[in-house]
Amino acid sequence: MTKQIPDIVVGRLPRYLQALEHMQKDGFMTTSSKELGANLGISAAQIRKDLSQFGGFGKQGMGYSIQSLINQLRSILHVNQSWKLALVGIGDLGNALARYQGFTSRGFHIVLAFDIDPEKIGGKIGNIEIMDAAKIAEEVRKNDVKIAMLTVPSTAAQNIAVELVKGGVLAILNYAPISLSLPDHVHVEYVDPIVKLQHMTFYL
Amino acid sequence: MTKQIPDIVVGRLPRYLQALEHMQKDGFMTTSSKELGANLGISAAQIRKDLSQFGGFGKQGMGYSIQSLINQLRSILHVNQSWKLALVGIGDLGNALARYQGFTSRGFHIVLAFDIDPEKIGGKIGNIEIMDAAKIAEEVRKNDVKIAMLTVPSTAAQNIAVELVKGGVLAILNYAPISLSLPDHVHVEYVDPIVKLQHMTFYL
DNA sequence: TAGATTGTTAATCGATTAACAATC
DNA sequence: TAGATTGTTAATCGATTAACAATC
Repeated sequence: MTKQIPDIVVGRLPRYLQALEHMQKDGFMTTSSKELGANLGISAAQIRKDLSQFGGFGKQGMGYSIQSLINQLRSILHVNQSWKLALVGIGDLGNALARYQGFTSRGFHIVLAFDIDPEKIGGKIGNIEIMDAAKIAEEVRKNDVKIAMLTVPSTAAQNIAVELVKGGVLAILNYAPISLSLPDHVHVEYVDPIVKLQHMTFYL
Repeated sequence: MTKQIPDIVVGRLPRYLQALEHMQKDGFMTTSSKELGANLGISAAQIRKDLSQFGGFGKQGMGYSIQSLINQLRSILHVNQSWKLALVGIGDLGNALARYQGFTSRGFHIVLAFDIDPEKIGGKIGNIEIMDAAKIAEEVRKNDVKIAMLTVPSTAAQNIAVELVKGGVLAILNYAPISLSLPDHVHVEYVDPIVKLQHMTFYL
């Protein structure tokens, strides 16, 4: 049986990767757990512990090769490949996400877009056609899309999510401010600025 | 000395509030830790423990008054008042955030907008003027703004954040994919879809 | 070699869960 | 009253940190 990796550790790996990619862009070749930790506001011990869950990637006395650690993390996170995304809800936020260059450059390609507004259906966003949300399950399955981003009103989110799952979607990035009830095998991450703002106002 | 509340508990309170507001909208008057937990995918025991940090808000055998718990949580989170926000970076995402109705309805009002693009400076977004980012510290202080949202390229984020802090900003919602180095008294929350997507692809 | 930094173990710290008396 | 559910304590579980031998 595969060793169980704590989800909280998995959640830190993308931030390690992000920081390493910045360091590489800035021309650095190697780093240490101490330096990476200082960059991210995380203890050096925690970084070493997290990484050691997957193997020994560093050298005593020398630290880590940035390129090599980037490659390892990409492989661990399964982002050393490209992923197809579906985008549901082509309002202001959906439009902003569709235009964001960061997805493509990281291997996430929006290949399907859906809305329920007849005015929008048939139109284009970038070079893909906006389709009727009624076709979600069918199209998602046909295109073998496993990841979706949901930017619809919260009243619609649960039903749309169910359709996505019917089509075979396994991971949903949910921008709607509501908790989704889905089968356990589906991974959901929430992005809600209000939740984050209210977290901070506690301290003000 | 005030009892110390774990940050992880504080982070869950906005989600409790969100769920309670939905329940209220759906016409419910009372709920229980069991029901709220089922809604959020959190154990009933954890919800009771979290709430009990702040006082006894429920009645044995009866559960919680939704209205009363909403009021309590709003008070605890300091969102029973309105907050002024500064928005820095008026690209696609900045525009989408400026148009989002959810901020205003939750008491978060964008009162300042900044960019560095001369084409944008002097223009309007909604009914506020886009100002030169060079004036951030000055304007933020003059308007007594304590919270900012940062939607600038990651190369600019650190410098802009420093200007915001100079102006007296205490909380930053950072959409730029980079870790900010700021004094300890400044609260920073990160919103990066790539980080969330990469978290999920680990499991795919 | 001497210095630096890893990988790992053990100790500490903190968070979650289980259980139940209190009580509405 | 009988049933339900809270608030809280103690037990369990998990995560972080400190420390250091190994070694580049």
